Amino acid sequence: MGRQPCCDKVGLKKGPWSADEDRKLMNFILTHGQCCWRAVPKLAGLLRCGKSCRLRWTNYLRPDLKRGLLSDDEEKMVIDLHSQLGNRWSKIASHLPGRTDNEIKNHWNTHIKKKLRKMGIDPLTHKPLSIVEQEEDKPLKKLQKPMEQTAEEPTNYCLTKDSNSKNMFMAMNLEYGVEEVPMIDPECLELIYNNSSMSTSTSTSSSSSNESSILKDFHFPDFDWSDYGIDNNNHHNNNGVDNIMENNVMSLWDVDDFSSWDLLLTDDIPQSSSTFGLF
DNA sequence: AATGATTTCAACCGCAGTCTG
DNA sequence: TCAGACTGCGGTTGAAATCAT
Repeated sequence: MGRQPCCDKVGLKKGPWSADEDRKLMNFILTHGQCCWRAVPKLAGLLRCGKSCRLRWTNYLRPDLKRGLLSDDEEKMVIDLHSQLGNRWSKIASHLPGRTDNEIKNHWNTHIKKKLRKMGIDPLTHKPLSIVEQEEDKPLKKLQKPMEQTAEEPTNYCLTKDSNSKNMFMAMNLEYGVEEVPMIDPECLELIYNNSSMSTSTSTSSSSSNESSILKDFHFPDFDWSDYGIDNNNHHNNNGVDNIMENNVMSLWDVDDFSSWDLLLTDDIPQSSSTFGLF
């Protein structure tokens, strides 16, 4: 049995959000906190599906978001993390406070990919393009082989690179093709970082030197879901609260909690959303 | 100025993972 | 164990903005 759609889509609005919709969603979440997204549009008076509300909030309305292009340091970090994690954008975004997975994904596809290619680096594998081209030939020949494969031949190959490259490998499975993007090659990273068009810094740390999220010192207000008519035994909500506390993710707010946030609601908020009734 | 091509990025879609009864 | 409900993730789309001619 297939899954039901996240919501009844009949009569629901799609496409870009209006300032009025933003205001309604913002007001609702700032007043009630994040609860079950499915219920949000109804309670907030929006003709949107819960998924759409969550996306809008997560990617554009959250007050802790940074706006604008990624800095050189952020870009370096994205490249570094991508070389280790591949296209796991949410994981990458978790290392960049104030940035969303969608934003990083878009930036990767529109800017970083091009930069890397210009520098002769394959954005998928983080290897020099010349090596990638050579390797692309090899597995292709191998891939044609299973038809005539003998019993002695293994079906799985682990292609290690030539002796000049130390840490890279590409795991190949003849049945399924490339399974894993290679691990980071420090030499490649050095090449990237030392390229004048990228930056002058050579920091390659992917560790969370940037752990100083703007949320780090935030203290969550005491919150009782029962005040909002929601049973604290409800598993989804309860888990939500647990996650909030465990992950230090701000989610349950009182409007007053924002009074000291300088960055709150600047004119940078996109799509004509620069003014909100609340403020 | 007009038009077509290209780029950007906000938003959508479908699937996977997780939790509960 | 399984189905249903829900959230989160990554890939993709398409409208708007920008660029080139």
